[in-house]
Amino acid sequence: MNVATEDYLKTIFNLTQQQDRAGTKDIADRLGISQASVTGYLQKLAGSDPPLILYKKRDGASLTEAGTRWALKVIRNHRLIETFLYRTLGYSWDRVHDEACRMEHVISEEFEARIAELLGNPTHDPHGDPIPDRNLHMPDEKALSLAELQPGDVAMIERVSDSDAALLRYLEKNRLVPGKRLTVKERSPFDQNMTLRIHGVRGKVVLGPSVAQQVFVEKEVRHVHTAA
Amino acid sequence: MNVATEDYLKTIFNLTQQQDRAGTKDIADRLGISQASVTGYLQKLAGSDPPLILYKKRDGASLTEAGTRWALKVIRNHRLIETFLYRTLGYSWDRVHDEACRMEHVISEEFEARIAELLGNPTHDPHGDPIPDRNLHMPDEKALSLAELQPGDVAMIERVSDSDAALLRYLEKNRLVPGKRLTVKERSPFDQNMTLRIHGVRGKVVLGPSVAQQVFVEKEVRHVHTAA
DNA sequence: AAAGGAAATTAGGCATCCCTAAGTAGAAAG
DNA sequence: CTTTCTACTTAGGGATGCCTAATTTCCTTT
Repeated sequence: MNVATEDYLKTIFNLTQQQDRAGTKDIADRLGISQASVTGYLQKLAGSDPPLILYKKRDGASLTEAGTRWALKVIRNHRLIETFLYRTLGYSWDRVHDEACRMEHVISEEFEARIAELLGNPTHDPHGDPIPDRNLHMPDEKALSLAELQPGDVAMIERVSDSDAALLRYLEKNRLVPGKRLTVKERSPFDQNMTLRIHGVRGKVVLGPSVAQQVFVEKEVRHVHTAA
Repeated sequence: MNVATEDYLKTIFNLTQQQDRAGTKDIADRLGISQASVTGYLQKLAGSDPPLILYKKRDGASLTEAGTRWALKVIRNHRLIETFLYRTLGYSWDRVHDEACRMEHVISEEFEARIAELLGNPTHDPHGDPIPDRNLHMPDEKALSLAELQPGDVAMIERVSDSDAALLRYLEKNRLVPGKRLTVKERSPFDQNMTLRIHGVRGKVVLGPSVAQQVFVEKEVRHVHTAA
């Protein structure tokens, strides 16, 4: 019921998916506020009853049970809303994020339940992010970035980073959307540019590392003969 | 983009539908806050650029052009959302108001436009309140309360007050919903209780004045011979 | 070991929007 | 005309959530 708290919890959850603890600076950067503000708020979250985060001075924050549950609730809301906007209201996939960021804090459990049912309890949002289920269970997502693949690798796009609208438009134009299979053709040792073939699409795509890092894939097991 | 401001504007709009100006106390009562807080906020709204209200000390507030436009935008959002929750998501009519009160402040113009289209540009919400159109035009609603009818009068229910969920459940159970026609059979001179026949429904309904005041009707023209 | 730099914290402050308590203005009633 | 009541306003204050500036901690580098 509190926008600021929910934004902090969501951010800490996301950060601790990859690192152990979420640092003050990282949180400040993601929320677009000052480090000092974050320090103050972390102290508050750690001191609430029940505590929502574990916080040790100069050692960042991590979520408690209660904090995790709350974060997952917000993330479920967010991703259900995104799916709903995309599928039911016909939003383009680059416009769902901002709307969901505002709506996620105000919808009731009834709203959540009704859109989940309307959508047939979807498991992934339009960017491929997994949606926690009713009991807030969410499958582990191994985050293998496209940027980590080598020439010859074949992979399927699983999800893409959802918060940069311009990036999403670019990815869509190049057919880099969840579900597509691709083969890595080349990788420049200088600028790390990758040349890809997307299966079922003519032509090739060259991606800089900053883009490739935002696309996450599942690598396919290589067969004896490397793909041509 | 500001919940407090939008709530004030909405409240002043509603109050000035019936009276000339909205008094501090009336606003405070509707918003559930103190009169002192209202005074302070009215001064702020009157001093903003452009001014959203006209405010003279001890003489209440009324909306300016800009204030009216903003209020109508929020009211359009509210009523579209109510209609959407009711029709598309299957909400019961007593649960749509609270959800709409929160969502109305956060949805974008795109959301508004898309649900309006999905619903076929509805002109009335589930309680019968008119929805301002895209250009924020709203038909005048003459507010003839059921409580003002006399025995023998025939009328059609146009709309009902939407903010009291328990009242809405009661009305629905008694089939007192927009579109129904009814005849006033009796009116007790002591307690002002009204006895009604609702057309197409067997039996009679007795309503106290506090309920009858919340139901608004369009009276049908009486014919030569007064109804029995 | 000392210096430099990045990250984090504390101190002090501001805007927003609410509160209670106390005082004022104006209308209705005696 | 004066009292009284109600609506309204002013004064002063509190919680929230952000800010900048200054300081501290700790890690790396030399």
